[in-house]
Amino acid sequence: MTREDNRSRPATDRVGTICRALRRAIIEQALEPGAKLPEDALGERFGVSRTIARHALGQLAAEGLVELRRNRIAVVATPSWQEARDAFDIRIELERLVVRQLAGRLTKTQIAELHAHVDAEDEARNGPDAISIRLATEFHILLASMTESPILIRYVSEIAYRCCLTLSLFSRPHSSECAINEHRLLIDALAKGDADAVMSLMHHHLDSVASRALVAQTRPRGRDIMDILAPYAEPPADSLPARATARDRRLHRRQPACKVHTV
Amino acid sequence: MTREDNRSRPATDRVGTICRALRRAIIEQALEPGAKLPEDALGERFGVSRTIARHALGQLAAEGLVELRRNRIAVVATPSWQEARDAFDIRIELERLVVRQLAGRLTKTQIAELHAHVDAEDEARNGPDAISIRLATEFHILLASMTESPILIRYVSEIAYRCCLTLSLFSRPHSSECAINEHRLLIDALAKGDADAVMSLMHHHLDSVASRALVAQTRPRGRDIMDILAPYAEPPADSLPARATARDRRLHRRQPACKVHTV
DNA sequence: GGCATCACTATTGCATGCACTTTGATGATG
DNA sequence: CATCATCAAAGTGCATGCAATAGTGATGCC
Repeated sequence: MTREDNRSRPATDRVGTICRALRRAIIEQALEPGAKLPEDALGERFGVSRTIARHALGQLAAEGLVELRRNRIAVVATPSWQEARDAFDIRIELERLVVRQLAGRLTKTQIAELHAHVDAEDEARNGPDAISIRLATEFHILLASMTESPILIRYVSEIAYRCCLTLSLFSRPHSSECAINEHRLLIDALAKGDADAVMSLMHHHLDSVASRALVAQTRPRGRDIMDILAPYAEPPADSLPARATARDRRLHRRQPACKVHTV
Repeated sequence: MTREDNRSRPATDRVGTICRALRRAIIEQALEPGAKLPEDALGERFGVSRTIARHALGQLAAEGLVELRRNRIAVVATPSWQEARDAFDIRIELERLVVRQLAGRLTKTQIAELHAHVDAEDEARNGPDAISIRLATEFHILLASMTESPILIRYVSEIAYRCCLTLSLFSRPHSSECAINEHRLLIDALAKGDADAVMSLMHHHLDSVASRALVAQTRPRGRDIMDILAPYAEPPADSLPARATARDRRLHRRQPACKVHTV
């Protein structure tokens, strides 16, 4: 009993409040990648001291949503194209695991809940993009939460947020949200209970979301200047020697050609 | 360049230092699950103020290695049996992804590095358990780091630490480290380049580690007292009502019978 | 003697203050 | 006029101090 109180009633969990608020602002693109997050400002906005704001930023940095640079203002993270690709790859595996655990095990109530959520997505279809994106992301988190596995829930949420963040970087408007029907298909397959089928569905669903967003390889708005200029800079001879090679190999393997030519 | 400095030379990254130290202490079982981590003590030990120690604890809590309870002393996390099982399930998927990306793509140098690591494991074979366990875990992290994918590296490290933590809870001494040969097999298969084969190997490797640790279901040393006594206490009639059912279903599905009978 | 209560101590929660770093603007200089 | 040094403003890094809370042992009551 006494233990439960900690979780159900977050008492005065101000750090968590700020985290949630920022997370949401980020996935709704109210805060674009690169946006500055000064501790003072956050503290003032949420009525807390810098200490708390700072702690919250630390948490979000651990989740990969914000970037913390020493002695500099924290900013909303700007994942590279490669990181985005990696994130989606991981996400696919994790969510396959989710549906594998869930297939054929959902209660009627849960299925109704899922359908209700997709209905909400449908309604938001013509509303602002930000809401659609958030709802789509939350669908996946809702799914994960039904596994009742705290670890899985956390990882899926985290990676979903990160993917969401990359969408705001690379995806062109309206490109990411033709997926509502795929959500319905997922629910149906889950109810039916064929684990392999659902896993495959989820795989393709996420794959196509990633493709729509990433294959196009639109000019990475707001991308970090150092990365953008990397291919142009002459190697200063003392830059990372061996380690870079492996990375470069991967970059070339996966990232066809048109890296920053559009700039 | 300037950016790299942040990562390569941690400047005066005291939070990170404390995190690393604690992580290591935890996986070497110098700090057992449930061990108290008072901010003062940490601060004093590492020559910093509580502020820093506190921040470090926050990070570790985000990683699931320590438990933070409001107004109470932080403790090393004590994952439940179910959480352990979940962690391993996730780990399997993530590490399958690792070897899938790595199969046939490792340089000779990297393969040598891996072999060297396993040699070290071999040497530590008769040493203290703690070292063996740490080395075994670090093998997997080394593998992950060769993907050069920061996100994947982080997730694998995190989950590997968590699994390591559960081993110290559930595994009986010496039960977890007959796996050195499996590491060698993995390396060979990676060098050979058959992705499917390596994935399968990794799957079985982790599965058997998990089984050795979890199937036996040894008396959960140091487990949370409330959980241990739960099956004995008479239901006080007002205990958690509906939510528990879904969870319980899962618990019974996966966790055969002998929950705490050995106590 | 057993049990509830209370006070005390250990420890966290959080804000504030000061030192240091970065940034960017301003003015000096060639 | 372009370039560089200087300096103030803004912001972070971190320690410390005070209030609040949980744990613990002592006290008194039944």
